[in-house]
Amino acid sequence: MTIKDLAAQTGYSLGTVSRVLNNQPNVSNRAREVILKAAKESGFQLNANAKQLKQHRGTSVLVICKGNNNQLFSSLLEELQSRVAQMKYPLVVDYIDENENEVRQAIRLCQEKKPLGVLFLGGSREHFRRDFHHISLPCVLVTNDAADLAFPNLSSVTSDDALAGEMAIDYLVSLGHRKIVLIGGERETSDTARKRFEGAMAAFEKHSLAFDPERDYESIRFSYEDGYQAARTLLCRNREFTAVFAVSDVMAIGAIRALEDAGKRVPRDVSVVGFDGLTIGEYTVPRLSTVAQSVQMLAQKSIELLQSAMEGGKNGRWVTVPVTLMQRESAAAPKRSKGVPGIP
Amino acid sequence: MTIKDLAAQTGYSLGTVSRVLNNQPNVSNRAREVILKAAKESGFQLNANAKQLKQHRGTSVLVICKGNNNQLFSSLLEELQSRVAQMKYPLVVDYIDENENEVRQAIRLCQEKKPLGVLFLGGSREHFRRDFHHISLPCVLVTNDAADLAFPNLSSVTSDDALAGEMAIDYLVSLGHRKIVLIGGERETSDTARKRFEGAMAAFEKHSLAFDPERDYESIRFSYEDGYQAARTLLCRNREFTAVFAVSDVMAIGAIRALEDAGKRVPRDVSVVGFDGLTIGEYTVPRLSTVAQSVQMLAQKSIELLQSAMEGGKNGRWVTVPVTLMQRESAAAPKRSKGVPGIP
DNA sequence: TTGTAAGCGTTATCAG
DNA sequence: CTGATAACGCTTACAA
Repeated sequence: MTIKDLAAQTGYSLGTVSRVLNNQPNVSNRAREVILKAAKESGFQLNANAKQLKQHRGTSVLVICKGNNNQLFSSLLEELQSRVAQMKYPLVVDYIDENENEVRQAIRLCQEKKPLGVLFLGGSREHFRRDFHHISLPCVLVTNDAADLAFPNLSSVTSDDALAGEMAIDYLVSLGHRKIVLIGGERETSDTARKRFEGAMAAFEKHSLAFDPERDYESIRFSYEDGYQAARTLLCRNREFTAVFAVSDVMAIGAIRALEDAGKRVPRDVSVVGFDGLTIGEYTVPRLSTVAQSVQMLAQKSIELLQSAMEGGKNGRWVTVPVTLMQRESAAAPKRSKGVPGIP
Repeated sequence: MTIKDLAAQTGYSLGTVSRVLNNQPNVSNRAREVILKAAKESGFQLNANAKQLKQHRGTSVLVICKGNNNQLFSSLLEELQSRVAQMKYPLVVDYIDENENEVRQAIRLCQEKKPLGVLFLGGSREHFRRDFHHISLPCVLVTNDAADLAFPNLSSVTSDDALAGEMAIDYLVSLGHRKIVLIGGERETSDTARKRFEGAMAAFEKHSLAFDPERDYESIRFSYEDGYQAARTLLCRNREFTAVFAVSDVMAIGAIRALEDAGKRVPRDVSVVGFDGLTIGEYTVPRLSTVAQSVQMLAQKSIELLQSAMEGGKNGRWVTVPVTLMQRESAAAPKRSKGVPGIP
């Protein structure tokens, strides 16, 4: 069933039917009525391909969400949706796999959907470096810094990852921990992971704490299972640590389970601090202490940046939003040590 | 940049360029080489709208996933993807909101993407009843029973929800529990929730246990927070229960948190059994005892049904896959009671 | 207010 | 093997 059939059926012409279906003016009420009724009855829907092929610019903002099984992005998306009213444009969301190229996907969707701008939820700098020059729409990369890429039409908004790493360690140190281990993401591929790591290292140095990446660091992917395994490995290699900082809540939850399985109580025997501030962290036992990203600010800033770029044609800006330490239950002062290890 | 530009640029004609870009035969190696190179250099991508507008049947299977923040569907999708090789067709996944009409969306996408079949991950029977007659492709509805809808091109595969509800209660009873409360979904809108509830009721009857829906049942949406609140409410109304069955793991996790906050230890004071078998349940403290759906079988059966319908033109079939009880840590025998309440 | 006709970027069917 | 040319279903001037 096409618009043509509808025209024949109602006795009106193509043009009139199209106008009605697009809520355009200059149509008699009678025509509108008749055509709308016929459309409803036959369950007619415009062919989006033909429509978009013809239209040279759309009306929506494209959101490319990398990884559909990502709590943080889910929350971010929810937040964006709830703020979409303040922005006048509807959101078209596209999910792609963790290891696909979000920029190439964006290029494809840009000519397909002809959006006014695009919001990237996650993405790899490498992809942007290689392919982004093909796209000229205003874009905002969320949760990854794009400052050094210096594309004029690519802004970014990120949490202050380095500071976050530092805060986590500072917190643990302030509780009295001296021997802290890290569970991190792959620094080679994830800028975010690298920055958090560097922040933590800076804190170690600041507090003159020893840290041996070979022994005290595990690099893993973002999953419960990987967090679990990382903690086990750390436990095998090194039985002295009193605290662990995991660069994501998901990892932290896996780690807590491994610790408990090894007979360590959290936080009595070992403290754990996560990162992200996911909802689940409020319901775990113990509740997860974490450095929380502000989903609200991330969403708000993204929209502001995109909108000002779309309307004012402002150049790329790269902003950082603050994180906040959530002191919940999984971190506490260490038990009185029976002597500092390594120092007789 | 269009195929026309590419043609002009390489000196070949539209037709030849199109043939090259679609890996068709009857093209000289030289033409293929030149055109492919030019395409790569300019980062050219075919316009999907024009392409699909022209093509009268596609090659893929459409998956409509209802709710993107749904662990079960995420796992299911992963499982489907991993089995996609055995099916010869690529999957095109579309996510829609919990409260959108998945059938209307399917209708739209069918004429847009022209898939060979469609897989619904979740869906409401009401929508199917109203709108499904517009679609004539082979379809499979996963996690909701479509038997009574009796559309010849709509199969379904579901877990045995009624049995599952019964198993959960049987298990709790076998551990020695007599006073069990329920946290459920909205029975009016969710068939799944209704069936699990009915299964549980049957078990109560079988074991001659009292159950007062007004007091012992809370109907909520699927979230940690709702599970948390439901458990609190139940606790206020009724301090005697020794076990709770929640119809989803997410609810169960929220409930455990509420119980612990109220000073009840799980499973020492109160046992909790969930439903679904989500990954997170293996990492909670305590690990979650649950009735697990078999994501593997759900995925496998869905694919089988769809494929046989697509190829053999077989009529709709409505299959049920078994669930399995996972005895983990959140359920145990109740403490010795200090006298059965109500019986002096 | 309505009808007509020219594309949008492809694919597919023809002749060459 | 290659090049014209007619659709695909729609929007949008422009004409009536």
